[in-house]
Amino acid sequence: MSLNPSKPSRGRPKTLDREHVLDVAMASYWKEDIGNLSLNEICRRCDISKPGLYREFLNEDGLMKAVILKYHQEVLSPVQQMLSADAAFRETLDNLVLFAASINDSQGAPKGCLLIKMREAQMHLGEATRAQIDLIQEQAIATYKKWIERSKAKGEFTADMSAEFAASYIDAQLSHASSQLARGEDPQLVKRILMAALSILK
Amino acid sequence: MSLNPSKPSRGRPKTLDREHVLDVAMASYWKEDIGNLSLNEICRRCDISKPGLYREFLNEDGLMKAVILKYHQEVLSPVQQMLSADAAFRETLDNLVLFAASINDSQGAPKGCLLIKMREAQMHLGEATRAQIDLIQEQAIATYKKWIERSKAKGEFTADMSAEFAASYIDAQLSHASSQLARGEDPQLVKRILMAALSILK
DNA sequence: CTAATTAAATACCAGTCGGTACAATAAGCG
DNA sequence: CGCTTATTGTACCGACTGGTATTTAATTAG
Repeated sequence: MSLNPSKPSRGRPKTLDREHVLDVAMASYWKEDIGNLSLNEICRRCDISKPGLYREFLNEDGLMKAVILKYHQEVLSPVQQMLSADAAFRETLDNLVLFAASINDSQGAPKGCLLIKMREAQMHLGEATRAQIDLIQEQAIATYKKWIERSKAKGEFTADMSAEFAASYIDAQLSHASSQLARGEDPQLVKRILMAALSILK
Repeated sequence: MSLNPSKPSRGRPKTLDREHVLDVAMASYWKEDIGNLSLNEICRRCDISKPGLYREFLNEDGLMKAVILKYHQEVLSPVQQMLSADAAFRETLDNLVLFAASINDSQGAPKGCLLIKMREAQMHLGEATRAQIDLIQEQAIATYKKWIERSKAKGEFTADMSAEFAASYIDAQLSHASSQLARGEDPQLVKRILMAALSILK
C-alpha cells in the first residue's frame, strides 16, 4: 500500500493515514449536517489527535477542500466521463437521472450529492473550500454545455434553447433532486419530478 | 397600539416589545445563515436581555416557531388567498412566478422564501419549529392541489398528470427557485429556469 | 552512544453557545 | 408606608468550538 516504499525519511515514522481520515470525513460530511460537524468530532471518529489533523490539513478549510477534491475524483469524475462519451443523448440523459436519483435506502447511507450539499452550506465553509467548489461547478456546467452542443450537432437535441441555458437548467434540476434526497424526501417522487422537469428537453 | 388599554396589571410594567423582537429575528433569519445566528446575537440586535427573551419565547425553538408563524401570517397568507381566488389558471401561475422570483436587489434585502430556507436548515431547528414548518408545508401542498383540481374542472389545466403530482411539482420548482435566490444566483436566470420548468403544465 | 529530526498526544487558550440563578426594580394594593 | 406581584438585567454555568504551545516518543545520521 505504501506509495513510496524507498523513503526511510529521518524522523519519527508517520502513523496518520491521510486517506482513512478523508474517507471518514467525507462520509461524515455527506451523511450529516456539515455546519454541526466539528473538527473535534472528526478527530474522535478517526482516532487521531487534533494537532495531527492540523499538521496534515493546515486547518478546517484545508480538510474540507481535500474532502471535496476526493469526492470529485472518486464520484463526480465518472459522471463527467460519461457526459464526454459518445452515447445517444437520451441514453446519457437517462443515465444522468439514474445517477442523481440512485437509491440506497440502507440506514445511514449518504443521500444526494456532497458537492451540492456543500454548495448549499456555503456559509459554513472556508475560502479555499468555496473556491474549490466553484471551480468544480464551473467544470460541470461546461461539461453539460459541451454535451448539449454535441447533441445539437448530431440532431439529437432539438429543444428550442441555447446550450448555455440547457446546461444551467439541467444542473438546476439535478441539484434540486439532490437537495430533496438529502432532506429525506421520497426517492420515487423525487425521480418523477426530475423526469418531468427534464422532459422539456425531448 | 396597546391591545388591552384597561389592564393595569400588578407587577413591573413590561417593556419588551414582542413584535419588535419578532421583526428583528425574522429579518435576521431571513437574510443570514440560520445555523450561525445565535440567541445572543438576536438579543444584542433587539437590545434586550437574554432572560427577557427566554421569558417571552421559552427557548430558541419557541422564538423560531413564533417567527415562522409570523412569516406565514404576513407573507404566505396572501399567496394562499390568491391561490384560492377564482382567477384564470395561467394568470394565477404567472402571479406565482412573480411572487417567487420577485426581485429586490437592495443590499441586505432578504432573498427567497424564509419557510423554504428554514426547511433546508431543518438540522438546526427545534421540534416545535420543525412541526410548525411541516404543518404550513402541508397546507401549501393542499392549497396547490385544490387549485389544480378547480382548474382541471374548469378545463384550464390539461396536462396529463394527477393534481397530487402537479402540486408536488409546483412546490418543488418554487422551492428550488427560492433556494437559488437565497444562494445569490442571478434572479433573471432563476426566473427563466422556473418558467421553463413550469411550462410543462401548459 | 548522542544529536538531530519528525510526528505524536496532552493540555491548554480565548471565545461562543444555549440556558439560568438571582438580585434589583417598578408597579398596584392595603 | 410596607407587601405582593411581575419584569428587568447582571453575572454566571458547563459544554463545546477552532486552533496552538509544549512535551514526549520514535526514528535516522554520525
